[in-house]
Amino acid sequence: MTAVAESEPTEPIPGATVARLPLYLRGLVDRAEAGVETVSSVELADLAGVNAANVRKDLSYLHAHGTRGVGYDVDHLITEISLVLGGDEPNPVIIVGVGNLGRALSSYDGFVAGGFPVAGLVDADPAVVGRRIAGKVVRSVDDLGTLVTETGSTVGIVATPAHAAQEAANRLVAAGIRSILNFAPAVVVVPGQVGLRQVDLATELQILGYHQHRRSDDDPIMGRVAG
Amino acid sequence: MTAVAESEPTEPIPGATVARLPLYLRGLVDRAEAGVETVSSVELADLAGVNAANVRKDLSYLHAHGTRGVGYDVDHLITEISLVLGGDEPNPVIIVGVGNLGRALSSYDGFVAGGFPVAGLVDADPAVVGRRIAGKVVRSVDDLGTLVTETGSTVGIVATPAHAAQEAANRLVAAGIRSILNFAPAVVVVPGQVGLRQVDLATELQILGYHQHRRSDDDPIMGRVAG
DNA sequence: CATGTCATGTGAAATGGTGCACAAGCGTCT
DNA sequence: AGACGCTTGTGCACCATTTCACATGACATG
Repeated sequence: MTAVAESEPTEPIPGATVARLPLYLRGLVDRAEAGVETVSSVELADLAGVNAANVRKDLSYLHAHGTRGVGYDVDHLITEISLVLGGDEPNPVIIVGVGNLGRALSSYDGFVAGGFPVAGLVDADPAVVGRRIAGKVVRSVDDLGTLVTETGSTVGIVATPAHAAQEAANRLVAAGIRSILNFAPAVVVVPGQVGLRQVDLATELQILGYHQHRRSDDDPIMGRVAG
Repeated sequence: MTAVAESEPTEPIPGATVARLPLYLRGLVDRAEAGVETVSSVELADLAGVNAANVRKDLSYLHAHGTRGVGYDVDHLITEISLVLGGDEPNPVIIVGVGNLGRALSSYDGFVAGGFPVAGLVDADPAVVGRRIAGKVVRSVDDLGTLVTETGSTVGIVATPAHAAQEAANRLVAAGIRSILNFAPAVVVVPGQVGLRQVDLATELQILGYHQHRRSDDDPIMGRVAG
């Protein structure tokens, strides 16, 4: 022992691996519901659409050991992955901006299933504040601080127009939020200790567009209906 | 000349670069609207939140040359990037599944702005077929083939529940769609010549959850309010 | 208990991506 | 014209990630 021993330094897991863990988790839960007890890395790989060796290496980072000749224990693996992702208890989220997207996200089942129940909605527009959406009353952005404290929320979702995204993020940070998921088509910056992920829906289509366009170039035959 | 010369073999652009192009495009459009004529790689890097050398290398793949000592021509660059992403004309998209998410996507402005206007909506539920959403009448999934032909759509968005995602994808492929953006929390498989991207909203939160959870472990002090 | 089959765990190579550092080129100003 | 400052374009080294290949170990069967 040379320096201080923090509570389990837990060597970091590669980002690429972390991004795949939710996929494994989803596949595992499926299998668990089907009553299966064990999965092999090959099955899991199929379920997640990745390489089997990749799965094994990923799981090795979790110290989630399997049994040679048998595979991985489904229930145990579910517990293990769940623990790594977001801890063992739910992380309530606050959604900022209840436009079309915000409303859809408010009632998105996958969030609560994934351990991220929607704990509150806020909007800057006084016209929608007070309205009830997905069983929750929309509060003013000015109430963010109290709302975060009341609900113990740690995650914020930005679903505002692009021009309001940075302001929304700022307010979330000021309210004590620890991680932000930004759906607005704008780059937002946050302090280093706050987690941030950007999801741009239009961007995804454009990326698809590149590959599609490219295929057309290479196969002029495919340009119209079919050969 | 050894082999056949396809119409511009266009050497492939690295995937990581393609994923950044939409970010550049967004920043460039902003600047264009602000009346700026040229941007430097450093500005663009700021706008997109990446490294400046990275920007230059990315743009070099497009053969979108800038002028040393000056920067890149904004309008020209916009044209160039737009061309690489999805060609020069709009790619109409069909949305399958008009639940909460499907409805939100139907009126998502970013799509049309990005060159992907929503050309049609379909759903499997007879109860919603015929209803008008975002100015469009919802058609039956059985009409997918005709709808795709009528509208000339090349891209499909799957916004169904997880259990219906693969079926939706199959039908889109059968209808002649060339690329699919899947929002359902399920892995779908498509023939090789069809483009596919998965966007899982809950997954994004879980990834954030890992990092947040991890920070808590390292900083027990931050566990509660603040040090 | 010996043997065969199966699946994990991992070293090491290959691939892909990032960022530094600098030469080369453009425009401007004197 | 010449010199200077700014910015591009890119070779190269570094880092992360993927994938292969195989030794290791577990279970089942006779």
